[in-house]
Parts: sequence; structure tokens; C-alpha cells
Amino acid sequence: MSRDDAATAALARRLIDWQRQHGRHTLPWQQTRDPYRVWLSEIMLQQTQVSTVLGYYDRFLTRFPDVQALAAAPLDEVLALWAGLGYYSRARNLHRCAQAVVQDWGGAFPSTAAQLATLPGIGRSTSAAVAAFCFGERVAILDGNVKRVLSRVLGFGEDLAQTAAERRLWDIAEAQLPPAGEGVEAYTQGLMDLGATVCTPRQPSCLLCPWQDLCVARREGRPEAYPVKTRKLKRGRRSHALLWLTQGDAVFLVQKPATGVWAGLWTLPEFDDVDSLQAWLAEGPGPGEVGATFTHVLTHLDLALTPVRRALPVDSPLAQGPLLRWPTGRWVPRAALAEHGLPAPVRKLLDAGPT
DNA sequence: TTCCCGGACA
DNA sequence: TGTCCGGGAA
Repeated sequence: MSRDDAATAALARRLIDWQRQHGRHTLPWQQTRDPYRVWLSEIMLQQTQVSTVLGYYDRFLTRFPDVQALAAAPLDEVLALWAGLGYYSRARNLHRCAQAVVQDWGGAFPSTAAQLATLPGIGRSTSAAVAAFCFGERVAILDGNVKRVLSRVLGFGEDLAQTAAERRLWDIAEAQLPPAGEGVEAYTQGLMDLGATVCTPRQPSCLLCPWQDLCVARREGRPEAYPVKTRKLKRGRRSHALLWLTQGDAVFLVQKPATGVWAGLWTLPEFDDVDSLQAWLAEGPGPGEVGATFTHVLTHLDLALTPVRRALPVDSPLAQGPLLRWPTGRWVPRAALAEHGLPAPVRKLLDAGPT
């Protein structure tokens, strides 16, 4: 074993020891090697914080206790349980993946990272996490936490917006793995825990870090300078008026198309602007009440949304014919709202208002 | 309020 | 390479 190999092994060993003493061990998806449970948690944790996932994971598992139950469920029901988590293509791929596991793998997840990565919604990092946690495979993850931790400790200063730099960091992540048979599970969990609880994006707690004495970023006195990422995201801006039509206890909702923003979720009918919405109302029930505009931010888009509320009398004929303009539309009583997947801002809007 | 963060896929 | 969300920190 060369000196570098020895140093690498010592680094991994220290992280493993730290994870066992100071890492997280009681998250709901940690007391199991069941690939279904681990996979579900990893998909939910993509782009999403642990504290957010905690509110969804158990509920989802109660409704879909195994991959067969999930595969057999209607997509709408999966989306309804996913509503509020964001990135709804994850829920579609989750559903497709469950069906692939049942149809192509006899209902049991494949046991290698390479095979897992062929399934919908499972990329290189997620496949590695499942394979390491469930099957002990010696394979590297590289999610946002790990990019930060590794680039800091090793002083990796290349721009991760460049594909070549990212590829090199993947190679480094593989080279840092502990030797075979030496606890890849605790090592992988340790990287996640370190990134989530110690080596945070801002104000990292370096004094709690098992690698503090050899961390390049700390020695340089600027841990927050890593990882290096140039990003020039110019956000576009779009505005809509939302028709908030109620009748008694019910609200009129339409289902979004299968692609695009909030794919497959239920929302209020959209107009290009308040004027065109009011023009439509003027032909029927009369003007609505214009609410305050609020902004919803997506990765490349600022959505400015203005709700316009109008209540219809209980037996109004307008509740039927004119609404045929929206083929997917339906009246949803308050009690049935939970069965419909609503985007977070729409859910908040409806919860805040009357009816 | 505004800023910042984070994987997979077409 | 652009497209997908929501929450938490500043």
C-alpha cells in the first residue's frame, strides 16, 4: 500500500468512526436495508431537505407499503401524495420505476448500482446510494453535499459548471472510497451527514469536523469558497391571472398537462392577464374580486400570479356550460381537496381564503 | 423581501 | 444545456 493509499484509507476510516459516533442514525429510512424504502427516501431527498421529506415519507409508505402497491396505484394518487414536494417529474418517474421493478425484475429491485441506474428517475448518484446502503456495494455517490465536502477537504477549485471538472470530481470520489469490506455504508452516510450538519454551505462548523486538521479549504481560511460553480441564470418573468371560482363549498380546478410546470397537478384556471380574465367573467357571472399579486419562483422563471375571486350562486347554470372551455376542469368540494395534488402556492392560496 | 440551495432527463 | 419547485437563511 502506497503512502497515498494509506492516507486515503485513514481519511475514510476517520469519517466512518465519526459517522458511528456523531452521525445521524434515527432517520425513518435508516433502520432498514429494504431497497424500496431506501430508494423512496433517496428520490424524495433529491433537491429536497430532510426536514421537508420527513413530512411526506411515512405518509407515503403507509399508503404504498411496498413496490407492488405503488406500481398498482393510479398516477393521480401518487401525485396527490407528492403534492408540495416539488419537482413532480420525480413522482412520475417513481411510479414508472415501481412498474418497471414489478414487470422487469419480478418485484425485487436489482442489486447493483449499474442495474439500478437503468431504472427511471435513478441516476448515477441515487443508484450508488441505494447500492451502498442496501447491498454494501463499494461505489461512490456525488450529490450536492458530497461535492461541497470533497471539494473543501481536498481544495478542489475547478469550476463544477464544467463537465470535465465534474467528471474529475467523480473520479476523486471513487478514489476516496474506503477499502473493500470496510464500511462503505457508514462512509456514504458519513459524507451525507457531514455535508448536512457540519460542512454546511454557509458558516460551516469546522471545529466539529473529523477532517479539520487536514482540510485544505479550512487551512486557506475560506471554506465557503468551495465548491466553485459559475452560474449565470437569468430568470425570465411571466405573469398569469388565476380564476378562483367558487360555488358553495367547492372550487373549480383544472389539471395541468403532463409536461411543463406543475405537470399533472391541479390548479386554478389560468389567463394571460387580469383584463382577459375579467372579460371572460363579464360575459357570465360579472366581475371578480382582484387579489394581491404574489410571485412564485422557479429555477428559470419568476411567476407573478394574481388571483381573481368570484363566487357563483349555488344553482347557477354558469357552473356548467361555460366551463367546458376547460376540458379537464371539475368542481372540487373542500373535503376532496386532499385527493388532488395542488402546487404549494395554490394550496396556500386556497387555505388562506374563504371556501 | 431577496438569495441560495439542490439530480435527472430531454 | 435548459427545465423542473419549495423551503430556509440572510
